[in-house]
Amino acid sequence: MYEAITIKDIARALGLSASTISRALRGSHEISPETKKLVIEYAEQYNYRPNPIALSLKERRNRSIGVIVCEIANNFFSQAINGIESIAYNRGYHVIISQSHESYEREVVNVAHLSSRSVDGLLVSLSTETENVEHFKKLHEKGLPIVFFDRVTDEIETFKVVVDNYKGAYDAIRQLIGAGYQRIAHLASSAHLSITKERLEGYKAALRDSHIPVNESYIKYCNHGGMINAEIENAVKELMQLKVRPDAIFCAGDRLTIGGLTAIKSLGIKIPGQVALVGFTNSALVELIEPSLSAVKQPAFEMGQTATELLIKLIESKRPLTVFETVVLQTETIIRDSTPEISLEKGITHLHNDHKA
Amino acid sequence: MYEAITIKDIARALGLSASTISRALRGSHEISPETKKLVIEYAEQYNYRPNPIALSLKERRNRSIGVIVCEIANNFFSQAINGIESIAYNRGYHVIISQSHESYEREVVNVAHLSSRSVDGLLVSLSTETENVEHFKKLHEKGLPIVFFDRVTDEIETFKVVVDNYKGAYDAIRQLIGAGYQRIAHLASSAHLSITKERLEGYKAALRDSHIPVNESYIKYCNHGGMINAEIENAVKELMQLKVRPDAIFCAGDRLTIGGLTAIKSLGIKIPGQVALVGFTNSALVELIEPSLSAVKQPAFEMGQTATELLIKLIESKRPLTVFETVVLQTETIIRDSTPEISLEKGITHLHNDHKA
DNA sequence: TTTTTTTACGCAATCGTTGCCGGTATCGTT
DNA sequence: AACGATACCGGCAACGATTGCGTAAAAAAA
Repeated sequence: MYEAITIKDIARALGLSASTISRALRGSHEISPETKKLVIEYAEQYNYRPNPIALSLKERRNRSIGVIVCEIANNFFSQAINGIESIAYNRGYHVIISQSHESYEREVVNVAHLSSRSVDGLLVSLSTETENVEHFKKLHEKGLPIVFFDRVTDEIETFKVVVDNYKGAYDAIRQLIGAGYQRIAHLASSAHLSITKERLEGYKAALRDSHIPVNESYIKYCNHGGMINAEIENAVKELMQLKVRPDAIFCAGDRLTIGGLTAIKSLGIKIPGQVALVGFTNSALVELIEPSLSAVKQPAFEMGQTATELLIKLIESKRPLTVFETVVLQTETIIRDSTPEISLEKGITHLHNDHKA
Repeated sequence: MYEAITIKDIARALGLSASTISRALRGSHEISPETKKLVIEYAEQYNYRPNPIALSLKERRNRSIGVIVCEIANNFFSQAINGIESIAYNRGYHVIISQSHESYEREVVNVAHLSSRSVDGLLVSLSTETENVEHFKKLHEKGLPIVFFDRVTDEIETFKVVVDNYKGAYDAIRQLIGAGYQRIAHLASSAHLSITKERLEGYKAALRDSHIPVNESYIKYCNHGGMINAEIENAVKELMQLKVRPDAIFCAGDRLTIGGLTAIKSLGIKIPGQVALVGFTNSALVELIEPSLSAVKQPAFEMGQTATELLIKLIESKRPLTVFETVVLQTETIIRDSTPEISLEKGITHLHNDHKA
């Protein structure tokens, strides 16, 4: 810290010049074996470490990558971050994490902060609020490598890592339908988010393919992605007050699933007795919940890894890349007790809010 | 990024010297109002931002603080980190998070990494494995400000932020006893950890004060803090195979609580029918679990905030401080369905493993 | 022995910023 | 008129490391 030894200290001590020390340490052939030995031994003895800040200044790079996610207190993202770290540390990169808390403003501030600290690249999952991606576009145009994961944007051409949200949703809904559910509601995040659109499409397609009409009043958007509890509560309440109550709810994200569950419980509605629930979530806890929750699980760790590999590839490529792939990983649907099979005859017609009749 | 404008660029464009620009931007009285205006306007127009790396090099500080925790995928720590960020960002500090994953080795590596990147200070919660704190001691002696929180060490004299673990445990156990439980087991983290010791003391004291003898076979340590599932499973299994089964289990941490719960469920043991459960955890999900889990909750956010305030105080103090306080916050015990009152007559003697009798 | 090549190292610039010293006007004072 | 004070600004050096270029001495080739 205080007295971290520098190249100059070594030079002074050994009666050599700083450049000789530098070259000796990097193994240049221009330095005699004896001098090299001398320098290297001295450096080891005094535990010399090149000052990363000086290197950053000189080389205009940092060996650090910035990560922007909405929340780390979210199983999907904390797992993804573990994946990011696992690759980054092996490749000698530091990971700087910042949270947008689903706020567009904080996302903008964090991006500015990170880029001013000269991170070598950015790993981004957009906030729910973000509709305008100019702040990323600018940096990207200036040459800052960016890889998007999970919540991506069409407006920037770069590597992206996503899951097959369409299929994940489609499969989950088809499962529900196969188990006998007919009136399936959808609790979604904000409408402009890539994952929202794709999951919605999967949802609709699954209904269509089963010849079940899409009921728009069954689709509820949460523009804050569930960061505000009242938002989810209201959505669930509205669904449950519909004249024809849904018999199942499909939640489009980690926070929405947990929030939806909480809301339903606090309304005194029984799962799965009165409504079935399935959601996108990576929480290990959902299988401990009673009833254990059916879930669409994303390969979060792998997403983090893949995104990081791509980002480092971008960072370390000599010439700017022009062809960008979008890696699509597969989800896994785990059926548990919250979505039991129901017989068609019995149905659950008694759940209708027919107080008007 | 690429073409971030520098003081030199402004100097060239305006026909002034770099030092003049620097002074003008910092509002020195040595610069004429006209020149100042000119420079400031130009700087604003081209969105000049001082290069933090150059500043770090010059000032030997970073305005960044390093955080070392075991896991961010842990409700306690992710909430603490939110608290850390909330203070740090307001004070203009960056937060660099790194995870030890409860491994001593990774902790050492991360510390080295962070200190070589010249963070201005460190916020540390020790890993379960850590018995030797030399790596922190060295840095601390060299003058690097360090504040410990949650899992602290006696060997280093500095600010610390903890909760009253003794009281948290004591209260929880007293609650259990008051509800009729008599054979209370304790699932603890590794024995050398500060929180383990304190919670264990609270546990023992509560038993003593109720004239219940401490049964050492009811106390199980998990040296990996629950990072290895088998560890918890074995501990729970051993407890449940005791001749006189415990009628309640007190789990000493977030991961242990969740892990303990999982293990108990997978053994087919009913909560609270066959065993009651209470644990230290900050997960919001535990109230959704069936039965909703009684829990000792820590003020994680406040701990993060307090620790950060103290650290920044350390960093920004002119002369080295010599008097260090240890801030002790209070826990909150929330009784839910996993620890119902039982009548003493009924007892739960039928839970004894009396297959030997 | 002279010339060329190779070896092994130092010098100085660079990255962006700031502190220190110094210099030149301009003005006021005696 | 001469001097000091003040206002305003430029140049140099430094933070730590790297690198192109230059060059002395040693080795090889002529």
